[in-house]
Amino acid sequence: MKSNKEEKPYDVSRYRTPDGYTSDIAVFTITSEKTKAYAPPKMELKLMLIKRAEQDTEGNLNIEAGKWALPGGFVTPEETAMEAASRELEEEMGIAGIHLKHFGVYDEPGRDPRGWIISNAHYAIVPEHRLFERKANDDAAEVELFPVQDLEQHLLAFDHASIIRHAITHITRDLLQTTVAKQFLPELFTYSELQAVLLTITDDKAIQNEQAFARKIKTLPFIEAVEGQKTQRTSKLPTQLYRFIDAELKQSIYTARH
Amino acid sequence: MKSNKEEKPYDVSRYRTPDGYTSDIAVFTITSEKTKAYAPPKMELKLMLIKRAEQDTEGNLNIEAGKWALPGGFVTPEETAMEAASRELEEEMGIAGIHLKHFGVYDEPGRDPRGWIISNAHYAIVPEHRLFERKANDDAAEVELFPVQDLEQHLLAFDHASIIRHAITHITRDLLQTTVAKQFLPELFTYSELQAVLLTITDDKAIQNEQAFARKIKTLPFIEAVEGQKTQRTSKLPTQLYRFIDAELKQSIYTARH
DNA sequence: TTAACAATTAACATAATGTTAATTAAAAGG
DNA sequence: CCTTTTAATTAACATTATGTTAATTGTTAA
Repeated sequence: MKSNKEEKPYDVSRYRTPDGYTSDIAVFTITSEKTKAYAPPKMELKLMLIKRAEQDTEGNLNIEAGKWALPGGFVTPEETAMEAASRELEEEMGIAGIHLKHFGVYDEPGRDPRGWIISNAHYAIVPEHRLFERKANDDAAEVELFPVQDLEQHLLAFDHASIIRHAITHITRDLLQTTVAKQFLPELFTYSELQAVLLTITDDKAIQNEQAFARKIKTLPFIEAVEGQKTQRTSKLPTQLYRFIDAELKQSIYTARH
Repeated sequence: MKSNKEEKPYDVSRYRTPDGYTSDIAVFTITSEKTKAYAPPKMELKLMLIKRAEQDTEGNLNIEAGKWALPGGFVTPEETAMEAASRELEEEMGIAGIHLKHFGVYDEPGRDPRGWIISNAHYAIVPEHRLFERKANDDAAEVELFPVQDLEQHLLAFDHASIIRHAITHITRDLLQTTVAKQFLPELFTYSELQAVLLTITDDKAIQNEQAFARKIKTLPFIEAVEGQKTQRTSKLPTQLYRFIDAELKQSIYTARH
C-alpha cells in the first residue's frame, strides 16, 4: 500500500493507488534479404527482444532474470505512457522519431510480482537500417530479433507472451487495414516491395498474384505513381515507383468483397 | 520490461506512483423511432452522460460540478480497469452483462486537477430497452441521452470532450469494420434494420441503396439467412430474418473496392 | 547475339455492382 | 370485395473489377 499522501484540496487518498505505471514496447522490423541482383527481396517480420540480466548493476538478483522480455520501463508523472515509450526507445536503443502505436493495457491483478503495476503496451516500427545504428549504442544487454512465427517456444518474462501475441494481432490487422505499411518502406517503393511487406503477414491470394496486385496498386486512392521515377533495384526493367498519399479510408465489411 | 539499471528486486518505492487509476465509460445506445406501422424504424446513435452533482454525499463541493461527464470511477487493486467499468455500469445504472470495449488511455499530465490520475476509456453498447430498466434504479443523478452530432456545444468535465470524440471515432470504425453492429440488434433482424443501424454513422452510397444492400447481405460470410424465419415488423410483406455468425474477417484495403 | 527475367500490357471469361423497373404479399380504406 | 399502398424481393442489363493465361518490354550477363 502506498504511504502518506499530503493534504490536497481534492483528496483521493481514500483510494488505494497503483504501485507503478510502466510502458512496454514491441519493436518490429522487417528484415530484407536480397536473394540475387535485380530481383525483389524476401522479407520477414521480426520482433526485437531483450534478455533480462541475472543481476542488476548493484549486484542484486534481477526479477524474471534470464527470460526474454519487451523493452520498457517506468513512466514518470511529467510524461504520458506514449512519451515514456518513445524516451525509452531513444535511451536504450538510440533510435528516435519512429512510429509508435498504443495497443493495450495490462493491469490484471498479480501480473507483476512486485505489486500493482499497470503496463501500457505499444508497438514500434523500426526500419532495418535504423537498427544497425543501435549496434553502436549497444551496451552489454543481450538483444535478438525473432521471426514472429517462432516466438511461442521461448521463455518470456511476466505476461509478455500474451502481450506479444496481441502485438502481432494488432500489427497484422493494421498492416492490412491502414497504410502503416509505409513505415516499413522507403518514401518511394515498387509494387513488389509493398507486396513483399504484406506477404510477411498474409497469404491472401489477391496479394500473392503479381499481375493482379500490379494492376490494383494503380487504382488505390491512398497510393500514387510518381511520374518519371523508376528504379532498377528489383528488376532489370526500370520499374515504376509509388508513394503513399493521405486519403480517407472509409471502407466497410458490408461493402467489401469476400 | 527491460531490466532497469537502477532497479532492486521487489522494490519499486523509489518511483513516483500515480495518485489514482480510473475507468470511464462512453455508453452508447441507438434509439429507434417507429414512424408508422409496417415500416423500418428511424434510428439515431446517442451517448449517455451524467451531470455532476454540486456537492458530494458528505456536503463537500464537488469537482467539475454542474458539468456533463462520462460515468466512471476508481479501479481497485483486485480488478482490471475493464472489470471496474463493468462493475460501475452495474452499480450506477443497474445494467449488467453488456458489451464493453477499451479504446484509450488518458494520462496527459495535468488532465485531472486532483493529481496524477490515469483513466482508461471504454465504450459500452446498451440496447435501448435495457436503458429503461435503469430508470427503476435511478437515484437523484441527472442522466441524459445526447445525439452524437450535437455533443460539441455542451460543457464537459475534465478532458471528457476529447475522450468522447475518440469514442465516436472508435465506435464508428468498429461498426463498419467489425460485426459489433449485432450489439445494437436483436438476435434475428431484417436487412433494413441492419441498414438503419449502419446509416446512423455512415452515408456510404452502397449501404444507402436498398436493392444493393438487400442483395449484398445474402453473400456476406458473417451473416446467414435463418430459413423459415420471417417477420412483419418492418413490412406487410413477411421479411427474411438474418443472424450474425462467427466468421473470420481478413479483408484488406489493398484488395477492397474503393 | 542470345538467354534470362521482373515488370508491364493484353485479352478474355467470369463475377460483382449500380441502376431501373417489375412483381409480390399483406394491410387498410372504401 | 376491390383497390390502393408499401416494403421486400426479383429481374434485367450495362458497367466495372477480378482471375487467369499469355505475350511483350527493356535490361543484364553469359
